[in-house]
Amino acid sequence: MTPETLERSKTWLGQSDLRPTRQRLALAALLVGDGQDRHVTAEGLHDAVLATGDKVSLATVYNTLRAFCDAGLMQEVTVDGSRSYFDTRMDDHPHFYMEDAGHLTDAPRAGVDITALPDVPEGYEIAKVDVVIRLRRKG
Amino acid sequence: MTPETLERSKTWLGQSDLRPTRQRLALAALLVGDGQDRHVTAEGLHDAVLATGDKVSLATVYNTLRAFCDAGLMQEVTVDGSRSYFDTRMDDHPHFYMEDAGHLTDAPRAGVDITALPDVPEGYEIAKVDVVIRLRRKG
DNA sequence: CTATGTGCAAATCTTTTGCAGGCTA
DNA sequence: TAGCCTGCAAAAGATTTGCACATAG
Repeated sequence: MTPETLERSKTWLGQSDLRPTRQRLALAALLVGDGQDRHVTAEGLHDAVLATGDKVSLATVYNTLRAFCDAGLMQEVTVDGSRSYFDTRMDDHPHFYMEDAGHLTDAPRAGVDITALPDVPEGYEIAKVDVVIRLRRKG
Repeated sequence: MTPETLERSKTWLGQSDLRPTRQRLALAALLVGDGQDRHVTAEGLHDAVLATGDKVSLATVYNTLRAFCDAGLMQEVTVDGSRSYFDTRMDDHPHFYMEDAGHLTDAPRAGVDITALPDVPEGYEIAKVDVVIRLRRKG
């Protein structure tokens, strides 16, 4: 891990009141270590961390992702009923989902317009608008 | 079950090559028997069918919903990682999801504009655009 | 009659939890 | 030191599957 990556991970974690433990720093490094946004599954992140040589249990990966979300560092994205995806980008934005590969990426905001929504059921207000653009391999 | 409901259920099932068994007709009656669109979970539909006095196993409800989807009679909607919702309306339309109640309904199409989407990843094309408007209780 | 469909229980898969021991502030 | 964390294994919940029996065409 480069000092830059470590720095970024600590800064990121520092935005919350979660303790910077070895496991959390290892996961944070994979999530935000290069300053790029990531979309991961628990399983995928676990594989990734093991590949670096660090050892973190799968249960801890699940608990940590959940903790990161609760702390407002990440958000969960629901695109596939069979597993959860977690996104380090916190603003409301559309996603591309490649169903064949099970791969999730950010989509440009341009092109998706959610204008004022009428007819919101009585007593409710909009919490969030999720847009998932499902892609299939062309041909 | 009214003759009208039975008729609608048979017609609906008839659009596929699935055999009109007792169980399928019972479920179809609950899904399209009154000509309205429905959003159900397997568990919820199972409860509903038991409430009518018919007896259908939960596994069969799951298998049947899956079969209806495969046959193009319904579609699965992914809004909550922990369970699947099934929608009898087949066109591409946005949904309201009341997170507190776990309740899913159709949203008016007006207000949501998906204009031409640029930057679709190389080799892919759009299969479907899912829009889920998550609602929270106001106040 | 033959291919499908059904029910049950068991298997699967993802995610959560209980608890004993470890580590951060 | 006190409280938060972690790991493991077991639990939990949703969904699928194997298999023997039932049924539609």
